[in-house]
Amino acid sequence: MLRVYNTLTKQKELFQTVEPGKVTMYVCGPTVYKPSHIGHMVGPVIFDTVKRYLVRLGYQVRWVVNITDVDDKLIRRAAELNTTVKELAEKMTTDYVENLTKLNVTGIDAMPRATEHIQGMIDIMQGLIAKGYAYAASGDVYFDVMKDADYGKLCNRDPEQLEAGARIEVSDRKRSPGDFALWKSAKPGEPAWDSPWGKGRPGWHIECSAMSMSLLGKTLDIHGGGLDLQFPHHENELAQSESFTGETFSRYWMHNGLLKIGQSKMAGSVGNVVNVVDLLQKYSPETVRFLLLATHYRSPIEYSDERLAEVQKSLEGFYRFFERYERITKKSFFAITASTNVASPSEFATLRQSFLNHMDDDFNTGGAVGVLFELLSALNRFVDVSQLESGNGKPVDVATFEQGVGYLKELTDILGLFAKQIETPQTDEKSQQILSGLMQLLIDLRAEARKAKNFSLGDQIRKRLAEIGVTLEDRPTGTIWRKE
RNA sequence: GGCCCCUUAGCCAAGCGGUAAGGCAGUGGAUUGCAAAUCCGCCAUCCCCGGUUCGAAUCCGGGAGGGGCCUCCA
Repeated sequence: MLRVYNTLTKQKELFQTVEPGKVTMYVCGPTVYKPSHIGHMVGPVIFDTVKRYLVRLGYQVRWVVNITDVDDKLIRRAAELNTTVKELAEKMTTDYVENLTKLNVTGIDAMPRATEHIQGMIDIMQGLIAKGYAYAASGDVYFDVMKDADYGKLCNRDPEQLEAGARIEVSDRKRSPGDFALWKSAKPGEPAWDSPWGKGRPGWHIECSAMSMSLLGKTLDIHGGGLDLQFPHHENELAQSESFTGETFSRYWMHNGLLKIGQSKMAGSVGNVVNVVDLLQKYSPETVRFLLLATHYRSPIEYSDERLAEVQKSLEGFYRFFERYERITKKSFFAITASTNVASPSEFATLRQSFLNHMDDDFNTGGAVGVLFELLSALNRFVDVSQLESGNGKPVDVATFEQGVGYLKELTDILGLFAKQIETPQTDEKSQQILSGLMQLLIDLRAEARKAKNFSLGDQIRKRLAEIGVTLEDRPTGTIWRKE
């Protein structure tokens, strides 16, 4: 049974959806004014994995991630770059989507833009005003936190005390400091839309209410986002949505931990961001995704170059195993279909179950990843013990082995890892032929030297190759070579 | 000042009352002509102090240190 930690209740709850068998999930996306940094990828990778697991459990999942394409930062940045808000937003959205694709985030069903839902926002605001939860003032519209009896329930905020900590310019149009803008009257030169209160643009929180209701209905099963969005964004979204519909806005609130670089979080405001595009120059998408999933999603993730290098190193064992699998079965790991049914009890099946148990416990990918390494060891051990690589393996053992590898495929699929062969820099075919020909030539010459007990020559060949980044491995079936 | 959260080996990290997963690094061994790869073994009593309990890394209280939010932020 799947249990999910709910920020609203601060405990793990049994997962039960509004509609049996179906899950609606809304995750707050970025404001597209700058190229995305790795921090922006944490949520998408995690919730992509959440979706994969839910699908694996048999749910039909519909997942929406919004794009905020109008806001102060966007307006400012567009002015700096001497471009339009629209153009800037489109460009940065493209960047965002490309990065998601590279990280194998494939589960998003819709990415609505705030500016496409202005009418929906106006409808909600009118409803809120009619019910007395919001008021218009000089072209602005504000939500009245004092009118909302349970305002602050998500983050334990007391609207009475918001005043104390209110460091913001408390607009005199507001009735109380905690009130937040649903609609902002237009200033000259800013993007603006017509509304019953005059020309203006939406406040930050209202867009998510409008988009989620329009695409997923009044009550979401899961609402997700970064920990930093809990307050005020999610608190306000919740307040305005429930005040408007009178119904529960989201059954489960899930918040992911922030990426930590050194002692503080990575954020545009701190100025310590690493762009995804730059990062992927140095490390594979697989490495990045693995890093993000190796820690429990509610904890901060330790980010550093050393950490990335460490993760990359730990992944090499998997890639070597995939090659080993190919040597034994003549099949590519990436092409096999996952075993999902447990035919007979085995060590592999036990580990598989352990992995699934971790996922059932609030999507504990950290624990699950640990099991992956155990499964890897178990499979390698099995190959050794059953002598599968020497070609003397019994058919029964080969079958058991293939099932175990099928599990590995199944589980890595859930995490969205090892979906395809790692990409290597393209070289033309002719060069490729020459390279493999030369390598074979060297391996053959070395084999002859070793046969003649001329080990010093053999070792010299190996040493010189190592110096240029080529490793030789002498295996029962012959010598193979590998870059790096 | 208010509201959350964290503190597990050199580093990263799981653990949610029954006696410390996993990875990286290190180290001993099997294998190898020697290596590489693989396998096996070793490597922590869980920030401190009290308490609850037959039993606590896990629960409660206090202390120390760190982080997040209260302003834009994934």
